[in-house]
Amino acid sequence: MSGEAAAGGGGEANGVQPNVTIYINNLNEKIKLEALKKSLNAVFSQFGKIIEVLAFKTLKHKGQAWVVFEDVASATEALKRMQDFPFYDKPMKIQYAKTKSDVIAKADGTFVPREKRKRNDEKPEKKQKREQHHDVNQAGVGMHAYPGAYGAPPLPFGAGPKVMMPEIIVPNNILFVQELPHDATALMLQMFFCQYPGFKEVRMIEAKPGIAFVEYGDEGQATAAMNLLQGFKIKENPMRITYAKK
DNA sequence: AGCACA
Repeated sequence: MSGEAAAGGGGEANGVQPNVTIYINNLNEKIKLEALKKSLNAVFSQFGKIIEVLAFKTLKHKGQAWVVFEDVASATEALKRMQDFPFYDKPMKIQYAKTKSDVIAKADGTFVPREKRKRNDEKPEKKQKREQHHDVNQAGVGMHAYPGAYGAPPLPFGAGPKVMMPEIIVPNNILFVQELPHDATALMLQMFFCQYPGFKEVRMIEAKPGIAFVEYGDEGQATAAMNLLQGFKIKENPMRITYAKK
């Protein structure tokens, strides 16, 4: 057999070496920097410890960000799994960063202040003709990037010895959030959920700590937010998000 | 499109 593994989009296909830092572009430029960085954190922290997220608003750097992981394995996983992931309605394009992040160089002892930094003598290898393979979708874009994202929520077991009819939860504009810290407030949750388009409100129930309902304008918006925040840790454990029952 | 370190 041909031993060629499909060298997926980004990374080595572009002649860029694996790096603890990933470079992301095609980001939605309308999103405020702070929200953008927070969302990137939310979405990428599942792959490992994040040291830093950088993004800038200058013309030259709009729509781009760098996420610095603690190790290359996390970066690689993130690159592969989140390639083309619809983030604020645009598929993220992810590559390894071309150079070492300052925060890493500083830890390394190899940091050289910017103006004194001299270019590497090693000229990069001549660029190979780039063939455009289109094998995206290692993770199934926007669909099942998160295992369990669409998992059935626990059944309400008040139901007696009836026939076991698994509740079918139909996608809709209201999310059901579970496993929140018991002292989480609606305001706190709002900080996360309001970052995504179509956000309307967070509702919590006094008598039932640890859960919340979050409403969006439509199902697509709710789905986007769910995918982006699925498993995000507000304090300790990852929250679980499903659609609310109608 | 665009690889920086405010």
